[in-house]
Amino acid sequence: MTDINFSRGPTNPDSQGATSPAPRLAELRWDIIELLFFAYRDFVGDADHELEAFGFGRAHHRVMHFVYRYPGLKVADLLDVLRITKQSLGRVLKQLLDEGYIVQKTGNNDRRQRLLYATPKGEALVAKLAGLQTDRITRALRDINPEGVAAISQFLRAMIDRDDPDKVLEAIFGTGSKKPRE
Amino acid sequence: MTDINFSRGPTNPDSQGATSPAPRLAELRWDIIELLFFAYRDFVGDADHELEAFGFGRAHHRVMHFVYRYPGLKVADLLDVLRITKQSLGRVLKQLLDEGYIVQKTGNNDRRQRLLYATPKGEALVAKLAGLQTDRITRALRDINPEGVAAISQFLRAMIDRDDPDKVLEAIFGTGSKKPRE
DNA sequence: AAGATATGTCAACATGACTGACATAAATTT
DNA sequence: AAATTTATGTCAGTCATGTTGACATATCTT
Repeated sequence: MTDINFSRGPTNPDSQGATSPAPRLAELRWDIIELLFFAYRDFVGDADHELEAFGFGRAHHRVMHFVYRYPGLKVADLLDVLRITKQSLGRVLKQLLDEGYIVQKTGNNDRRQRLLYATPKGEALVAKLAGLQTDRITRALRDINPEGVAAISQFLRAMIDRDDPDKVLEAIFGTGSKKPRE
Repeated sequence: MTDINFSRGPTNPDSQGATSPAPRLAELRWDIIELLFFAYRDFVGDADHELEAFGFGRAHHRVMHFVYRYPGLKVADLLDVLRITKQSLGRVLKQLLDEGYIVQKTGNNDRRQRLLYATPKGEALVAKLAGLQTDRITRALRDINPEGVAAISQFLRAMIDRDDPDKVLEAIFGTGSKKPRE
């Protein structure tokens, strides 16, 4: 049936790269690279299935998530966090507004701003999706002690770029280095 | 300037959900959910930038990666791993074949099969991308002790679905439970 | 009053998914 | 040997989500 050569690792990689730059094949972290790929694939897969029932995609989930988690988020903030263009955001945001998952409120100080808030309907969706993902996370953390959990958190944080952090990342990392007091 | 309400967490979420199912908002792992989002975004971002120089996208990277790592992978295996349709795979695979990053060899036992192998050119690309990602991983693991690293590995493994594992996952997890001896 | 900023929108396009239908060669079953 | 199944490839059309560029409007700042 599956009579394929499935010995792990490339067949003698160093001997084949006749013209390749031979870049430190030994110390590459293939293990973590692949684990991250599969873990993230299944992690987002949980939400993907549920989203189909709503006629939404991942893009809608991301918007709903951050609007729910950071109430009063401005459109510009959302663009920073998601790193997409306003045209892309506009499409999904319009749908979420039209279908009553999100509401806009004009900014108090700056009336140009549209502050975004999740409606109860939106909250329910976000909570449902986060519940599925939390189930997976809780399962995965079950047999890991507090020190291990701390290491996981530290690792994930250290994987994130800290240059030019957006408002959400500032909140997550508690960047108190902007406007120290004043 | 940014005079937005940025207090963490939704404003009293339980009081707003008049009609929502109020699903255990307390114990949701928002922290890990968001860390995974940002960590994965920046993790794949490393490769994305480099891929632009080659005129390739993420799809090409995934194919190259697994073909390099598991030499002699069949097309069908690749479809299982990537969980895409053969039409989608066909497009990127054709490009990679045409441009000399991958070669096909007819299966020895089953001449219908096309076994896939990375060329030196393909190996160089994969190694370059894996190098970038390894740099980030190594940096993130720098201050974590061996027990912590073990916990991270255990966590990522436990995040992955084990029902119906593909050939790559079997290799990663060393599933010796199929055809125990016989 | 002039300029900058925050947001929205129209139009065109690219990538990478998808479905459905169909073709070919080779293996397997009857 | 013939029929069926399997592994792969391909054509054609669609969808979701990203992109660029141009432009409009309201509002804040200078």
